[in-house]
This record gives sequence, C-alpha cells and structure tokens, in this order.
Amino acid sequence: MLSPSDTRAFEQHDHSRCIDSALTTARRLCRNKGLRLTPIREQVFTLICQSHKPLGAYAILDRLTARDTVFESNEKPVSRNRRRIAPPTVYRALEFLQEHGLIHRIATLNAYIGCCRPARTHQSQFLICRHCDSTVEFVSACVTTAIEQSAQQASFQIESACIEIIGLCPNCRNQKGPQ
Amino acid sequence: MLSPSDTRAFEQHDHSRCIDSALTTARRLCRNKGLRLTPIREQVFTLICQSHKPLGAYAILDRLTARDTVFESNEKPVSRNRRRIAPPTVYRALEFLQEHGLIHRIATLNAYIGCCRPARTHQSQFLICRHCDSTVEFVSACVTTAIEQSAQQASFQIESACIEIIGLCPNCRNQKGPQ
DNA sequence: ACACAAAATGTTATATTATAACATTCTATT
DNA sequence: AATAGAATGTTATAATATAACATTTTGTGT
Repeated sequence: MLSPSDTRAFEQHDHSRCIDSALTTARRLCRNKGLRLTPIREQVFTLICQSHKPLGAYAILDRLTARDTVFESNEKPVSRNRRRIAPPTVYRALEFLQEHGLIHRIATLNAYIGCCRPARTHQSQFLICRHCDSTVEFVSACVTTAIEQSAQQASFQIESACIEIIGLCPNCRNQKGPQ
Repeated sequence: MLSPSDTRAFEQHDHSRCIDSALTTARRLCRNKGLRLTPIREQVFTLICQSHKPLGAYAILDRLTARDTVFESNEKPVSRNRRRIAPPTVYRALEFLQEHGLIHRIATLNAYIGCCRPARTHQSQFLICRHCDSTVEFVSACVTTAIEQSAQQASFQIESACIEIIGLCPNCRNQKGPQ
C-alpha cells in the first residue's frame, strides 16, 4: 500500500491506519460511481488490505469462513457455518474489485493486493520480495514512458500492463548470508 | 521470436527458419555449457518454438502424445502410446529450459515462449495481444534502466522481472471495429 | 566391459487456482 | 406488492502445477 517514492516502502508502519484509509477511499469511490460495495466485496477488500502480502483467492476464502466463527456466551469459539462460502463468490468479489481499480492481481503469485491509488488509472508496477513475499506498488512515469515508446515502435496498442519485479526487499537483503 | 526493433515484429515471416535457428542455438548453448538437451527437452523446446503463440504445459503435453501417433503402412494413423507422457515430465523439461534461458514463462497466460536471445541475460519484456495471443519479446534498455532506478530508490535488489504488456497487436488493431 | 553415483524420466496421486452452469436471494424502482 | 436486474449460492468440474517415490539412463572411473 506504499510506493517507493515513500521512504517508508518496505518499512514498518501503522497498518491499521492504512486499512482504514483504504476502506474509506473505496467506499467514497464506490458511492461516487454508483457501485455497490456489498458486504462480501467489502470483506474481501478489507482482508486483502489487512494482509502484508498479496493474498491468494483460497486464503481469502479461508479467512471469510473463519469469520463465521463466533464467540458464544461460553468460552469456546463456535463455528456457525450458516453460510459456507464457495470459490465463485470470492472470485466474483475479486473481479469486481479489480474492474474498478481497488485491487491488483499479482500474476507471478496468483494473488491479490490492494491498489495504492485507486482513484487514478496507472500501470501496475510492483516490487516483490521472493523471500518474504512482501510487495510494494510503485508508480514510475519513466517506466511507463519507456514501455509506451517500445509499444509505439511495434504499433502495439497498450491496454494494460503487468510489471512485476522479483528480488529481495531491503529487510531480507540485509539478513546475513544468501536467502 | 522477434523483437520490435525488428520491423517484422508481429509480421509474417518464414517460421521454419526461426525454428531451425533457435534449435541450432539451443544445441550449441547446451554443448558449450555441458548441459544435456535430451530428446524430451528438445521436443518441448521445438514445440514451443513452432507455435506462434505461447504454449501452455498441457498443450505441449497433448502435442507430445500426438507425436507418438505414427503412420503405419496402412492409411490410418495409429497411436502407439508406448509412452504416455505425464505432466511432471513436461514441467521438468520446462523448468530446465527456463533455468538455462531458452524459454520464458508468460505469467499472465500460464504459457511458455521461446527466448529471442538465449545467449544474453536480459529482462523478460513482452507485448501480448489479448485478441490473438501472439506475443513478441522486446528488449528495451530504457525500460530496464527505468526499472533499475525505481528498485534502487527502494533499496530493492532485482533478481528477475516479469514485464508483460497486454493490448492489441497491429494486425488485430486494424481489423474493423472494437475487438 | 563393469560398477557406481548422479541425473533424468516414469508413475501415481493430489494440490492449487479458476470457471461453467444454473438456482436462489436480494435490491431498487415502480 | 410486482418486477427486473444484480448479486450471491450451489454443484460440479476445468486447468494448472507439484509431491513423493520407482525406475531407467548416462557419464565416470576402474
């Protein structure tokens, strides 16, 4: 949820603040566009934002199901499982969120991550740590321009892009020895 | 197998020549490095190079199995099926070919394509037509540099990259109406 | 040529990711 | 309340990929 123009990229931060902010933005964006941010869609979005790493569809599914676990008056948690959520439900929510720019799919991980700037359209550009999976979106005009030039040379009409840089984040890089 | 620096990118060309050349290069590269380009690996590589589009693992599998179809003295093709090839065999060959830079995996298509310059290490950069799936590798120093800059700003150590630009190739673009 | 270790391949089963097809429920508007 | 369209539920299955272990092949030293 941070971009490397931020000096805080890959650093510790108050993540609950991120989530709140992302959710507020998402709600406003949906209200403005007349989109329905239904409970399921909001839950999926929140789960994705809560995670420090891109989240796979089935990981989301597991967490949604776990949400149905409720604490009764007794001490032990009880699974109500009134609604068993199935894959299509999650994939539909993901599709909606992607369509409206609230999340991105990370193709190399088959996983999903919150968008850092849902309001503006931009190329998806990511730095992905292969050791800890932490992923940071960046928005580089230089990269975008360079790619547009190449496409133009080939008379290719760009519609979207998947730019995923794999390597070691500062934290994992600094740990002793090769990872 | 062409790069857009080529004016022939996305254009018709003598593909059998491409295949021959790629195979020759692959053989030489393996000989020089003391690698074993076994029959299966060579077959998989050839199939990938023959295809005009990135080829999925199971498409490769199908074609490998089809290869066992032999024409007997009679007119009808007969499937010998002495060896039924299984997924791991194909995935192992793909792994080998990727490891040594002979092919690339296209993450957005879950498919594999021959490398345009197996000898030199370079970032994988692709233009992918969403209409006809034809895919062209390009090597842009500008793109590479721009990405390296962004990574450096974030103290991120690049190990590999997945740069896949999706859109319309010149051919599909020129067909009437929106695709 | 033979024995051996390492590499490659075969085999079986299963994990993981994603979607098709159709039924039901919900929501906004009349 | 009636209704149409959107969203979700449900069941089944497709598509992609790998784990684990058995067998075969290959290169090397003797």
